[in-house]
Amino acid sequence: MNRIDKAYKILADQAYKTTEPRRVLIEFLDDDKNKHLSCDEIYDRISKDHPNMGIATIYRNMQLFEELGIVTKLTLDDGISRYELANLEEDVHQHHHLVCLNCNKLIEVKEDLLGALEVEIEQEHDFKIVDHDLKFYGYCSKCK
Amino acid sequence: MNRIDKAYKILADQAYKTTEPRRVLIEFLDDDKNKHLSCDEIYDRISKDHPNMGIATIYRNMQLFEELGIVTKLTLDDGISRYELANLEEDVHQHHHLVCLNCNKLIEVKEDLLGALEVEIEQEHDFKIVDHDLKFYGYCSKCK
DNA sequence: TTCCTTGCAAACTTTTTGCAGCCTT
DNA sequence: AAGGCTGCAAAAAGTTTGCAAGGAA
Repeated sequence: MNRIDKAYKILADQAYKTTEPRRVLIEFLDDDKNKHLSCDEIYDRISKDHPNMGIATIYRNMQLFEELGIVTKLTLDDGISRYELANLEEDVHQHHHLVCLNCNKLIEVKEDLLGALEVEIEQEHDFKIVDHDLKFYGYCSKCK
Repeated sequence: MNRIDKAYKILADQAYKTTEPRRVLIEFLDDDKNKHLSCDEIYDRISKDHPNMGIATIYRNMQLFEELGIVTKLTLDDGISRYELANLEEDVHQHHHLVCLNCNKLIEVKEDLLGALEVEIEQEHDFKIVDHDLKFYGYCSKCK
């Protein structure tokens, strides 16, 4: 089952309706070139084909999709929320980001590098970790 | 030299003026109980003693202080910027945060745990890392 | 048929900006 | 004295909400 169908299934399983705007959003986000976009950017790009979709629909659904695990929210230090379609694989496969301080390019680091560290921190601070967020800031190959 | 004087020196060295609002802000932030606050929260708390300080002054100076390395900006996924006075030590001593998903408590992890990892990532992705940002989300000892 | 979801517009929140006057250097 | 800095108010940017109409289950 591909990511799109998995997303539809998550909606259906929890009694959310699979509406036209939701389908459009999920299919849009499934495209690799539509990653890490803000609601505003998604709105701009989708408007070309779907001029009647409202921006509130995008905000509402991104929030819903995040709660359902369909998308992952990314918050850089400009405070704007960006989204990407989650993997939706069984082996939930974390990844991290490199942010170029010059051209703002976002690069993905596929591995999840923090497993061992988390165990250590959990014990030391008596804290149950459920998620983490790791970003590296610097300069990409073109800009450095 | 304490953190406050170091901050004043950074301002003076770069020809920024040491004004009354800047002094008030830096002394305020030096207090350990005024950590991780948003500009709005800083404004509320400072207003009691300094009712004529404008909130724009706080926004402008937090931005300046961050550029100068006097404060560190913290962006959680609510998109609001929070600040803390930087250590201003010679051995620039990174730290990370644990964020409680229930009570929103922020706990600091003093060690910088990523040195080795950074070298690895720099090579693999041809990327010059200058900073990183690591947060763990979960439940603190009271909430878990 | 039910009531969830949408589009629109208005409201809200956080942050930024313009400007005249003040204060540090 | 010069120009950076402040307070105020207005504007901008991002996000949320209310509501009537529309559409999925």
